[in-house]
Amino acid sequence: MALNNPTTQAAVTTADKVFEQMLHAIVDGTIKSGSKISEPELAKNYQISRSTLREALNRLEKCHLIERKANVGSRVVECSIAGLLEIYVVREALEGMACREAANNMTDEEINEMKAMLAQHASAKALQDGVSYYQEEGDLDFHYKVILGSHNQQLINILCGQLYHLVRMYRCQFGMNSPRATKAFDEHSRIIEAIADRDGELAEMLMRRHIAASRKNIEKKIAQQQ
Amino acid sequence: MALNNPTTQAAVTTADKVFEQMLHAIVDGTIKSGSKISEPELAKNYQISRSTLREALNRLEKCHLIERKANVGSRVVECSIAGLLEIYVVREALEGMACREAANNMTDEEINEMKAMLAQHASAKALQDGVSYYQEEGDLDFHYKVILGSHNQQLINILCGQLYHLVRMYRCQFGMNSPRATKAFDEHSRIIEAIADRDGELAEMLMRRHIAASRKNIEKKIAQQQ
DNA sequence: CCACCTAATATTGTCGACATTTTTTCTTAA
DNA sequence: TTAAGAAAAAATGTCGACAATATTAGGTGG
Repeated sequence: MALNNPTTQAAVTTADKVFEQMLHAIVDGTIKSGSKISEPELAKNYQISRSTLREALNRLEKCHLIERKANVGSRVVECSIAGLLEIYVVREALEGMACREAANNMTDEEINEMKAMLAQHASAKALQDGVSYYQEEGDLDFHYKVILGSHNQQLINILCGQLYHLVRMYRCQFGMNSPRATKAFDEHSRIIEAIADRDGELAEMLMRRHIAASRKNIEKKIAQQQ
Repeated sequence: MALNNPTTQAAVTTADKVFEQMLHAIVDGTIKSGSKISEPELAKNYQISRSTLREALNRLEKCHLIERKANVGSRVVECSIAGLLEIYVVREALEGMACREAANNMTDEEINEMKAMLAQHASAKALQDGVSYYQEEGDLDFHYKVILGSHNQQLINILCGQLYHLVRMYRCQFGMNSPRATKAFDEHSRIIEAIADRDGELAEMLMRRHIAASRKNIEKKIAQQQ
């Protein structure tokens, strides 16, 4: 994983380290979604001053993982179906565009790397021992590479720097490792083909359908639960 | 203006006020783009402590108006043609989707408000005394209302909370009040029609073309200057 | 004269204390 | 008993000082 994500690169400062710890804790639910954040309490837990903690909180706020109100305090963002669907709408728009731009701007080398990655996923899938790997890390890797391939810093920042963590949080907390592994793999293949053909229009359409399919899958799942 | 923008609502805290002052200063170029930010100097200028200033800087960073490096400091974001075009790509994707969602989710009342606003712009345009008004405030108002009409908090946050300020900065510093007033007005009309018809697909397509046209207009302008 | 290393300076990161605001608790009156 | 208001407690916002890091200035050797 890791790659170029600015939020996962070497943490040099204390606030960075605490930010990463809290990031994990929020993503995996150790710090419950919707809960209030007590600055004095957390500062004591992490054995740092409140100033440093607040610095970390600011980074979390940048990722939209916590929300602050003046003179009142911070809360971990609430996980809701509506919120999850909102994110999918944004992803459909942004990753679709990223895919179009990737088709235009990726280097041949980057495209070859993607093909190699897909081949690796294919063998892992065939072996049947990497299903969960493919579903989680593999899927994220794929989307990550496409986004970086857009070579558009704004797109990269918004998707990898902000939304990425929210997506992971929802995956963890709602426990939805989409059971679309095989289908998703085929869709990934076709997207890479379109990129390799430098067909931006098709690439965008396929990516949008790919993400929309995920969203509809979730909607169906939710409907069944009720 | 103002509306629901979280960054323009009543500033209660000192850091908020300083944030807004710096926001304006950066947008209009008083604080030059690309320049380094000296914390001790600015803290003295605004007569506040460094802690408070840093709080304001964090807000500016959330809007992508400044960039921070650990142990080195902050810089105002650099204005470049490439950067401007990147923003247009993101806007095309996000505002296009916002427009689709607006067609689905806007209340009839909101639609009527938009129609009223457009009529007002039309009369101002007819009188020929509000051309600049239409180009600046009016255009922003239109896009603002569409975005809010999506009823998607993520879209609203990203577009109105972050990109909005960057867009204004580029408009100010590059001095491009697009000379597309008449054309833009017609495009706005058609977009509202599509929204009123609840035709999300068409609404998205029209908004994307509208923004792409702006982008191409800028590209043409740049090409002429060289 | 230039490159490299070292010392001095300035800047950023972190800390603990105080000021202000909000929340809670307790009292009092209807 | 409940509601409203006042006092107490706790939380957030702001401040100035110290520590750690980066930048600059100066000196030495090639």
